[in-house]
Amino acid sequence: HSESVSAGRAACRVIVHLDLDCFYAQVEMIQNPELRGKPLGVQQKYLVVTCNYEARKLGVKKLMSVKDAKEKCPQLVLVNGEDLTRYREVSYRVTELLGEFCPLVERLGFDENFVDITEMVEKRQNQLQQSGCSGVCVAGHVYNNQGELNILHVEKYALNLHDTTHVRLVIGSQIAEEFRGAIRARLGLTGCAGVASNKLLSKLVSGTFKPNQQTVLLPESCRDLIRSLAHIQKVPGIGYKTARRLETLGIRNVCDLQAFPSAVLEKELGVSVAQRIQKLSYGEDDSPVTPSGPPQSFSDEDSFKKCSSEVEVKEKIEELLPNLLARVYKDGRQPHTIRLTIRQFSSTDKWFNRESRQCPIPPHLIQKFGKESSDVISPLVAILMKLFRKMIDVDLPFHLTLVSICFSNLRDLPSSKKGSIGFYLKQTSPSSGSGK
DNA sequence: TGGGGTTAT
DNA sequence: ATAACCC
Repeated sequence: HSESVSAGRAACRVIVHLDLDCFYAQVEMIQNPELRGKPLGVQQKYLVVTCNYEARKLGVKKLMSVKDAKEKCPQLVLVNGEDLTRYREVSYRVTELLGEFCPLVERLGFDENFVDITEMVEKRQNQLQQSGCSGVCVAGHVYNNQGELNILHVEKYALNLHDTTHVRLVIGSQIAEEFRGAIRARLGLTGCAGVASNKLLSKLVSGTFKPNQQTVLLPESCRDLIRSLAHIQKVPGIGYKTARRLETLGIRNVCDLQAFPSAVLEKELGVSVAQRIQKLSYGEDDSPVTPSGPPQSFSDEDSFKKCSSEVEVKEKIEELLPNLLARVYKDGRQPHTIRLTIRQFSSTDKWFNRESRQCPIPPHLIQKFGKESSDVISPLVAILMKLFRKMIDVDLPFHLTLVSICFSNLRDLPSSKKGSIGFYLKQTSPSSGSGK
């Protein structure tokens, strides 16, 4: 490392992106092995949100309506996946397992993780050189490989202090294989991995061989990978809104975005977004792998066809709250903010019509979070109903299609509070006496 | 289109 | 509080 720095060139990072195969379906098949081998879909309301590969072979797609899916595939077995508890648990086990190898693990949704393995790679690189080993084998696929790279000879690269990029990425592919092996052996889950020099590229390359395979991207193939994207919205970081605005500017693919005048783009999207996405179009992404740690928020929501009275809203809230409180209690930290989100029916503009109101949780209630008692629930319902009335005039007709409750602004318990689960999980020694 | 999450403004 | 992004 110091050698490359003194040579005036920083060695590249090595990032792994791990992406579990049809995650919810896998969790369901582990829980009920009889489902294995059958086409399986996971249903939320009237949608098949994901399905296993047997179902995909028969034409079922992610986010297909149950109606269409059953038409395509009458043998399709459906399980309800509206309760995410089990998925969430398994998801965190995956992240924690990766955390045993390396501290820099960032979650993306429930089924993806980025790991910055630069330090692990450097350790192995040094060991390799000292042991006089002559070559390293790539694990899995090489993106765009014309078939010539299987074993990379270390010596040729090791002597070149300016650029050990290939060796580092190949070592990265071996580490990625170990990650996948551990996830398979310890949790029974399969998934894909992509290895590259940044998050963007690792994510893009992880999807190139699908399911349960891995791919490493070498720098000379970076341009091909990024150009393989048909539409700009396939670039992670360019979402629906930005893609529409780019289209207005005549930008439809990655090459258009690369070639577009920066100054015009900056005026259209703001300097920050413009510079970031234009760098993405070149495959450049300097964003760090930020360890996710424990969640920043806990939420629970339910969607439905219609909810149009105050009483119904209260019922929905009372349905959601106990579960959510149990999750917060298990976590051990105290939330300081509560939020109510609703979605109002509208035939036009189906996408995006959520609004929310939030407020601080009164301190006397926060104290009670440490205890499981239910006398916290009715005051919280009262607060949530107040938030509701800030959004909706209950004297006028209304039509909700979603209610969501979120606890955020989570803080650790004061250290004087002993006996919580946080105390037993997190404290390494009972160093300080009681504060009380 | 579900039932979640995150960060930036 | 909203808006954008991610799965």
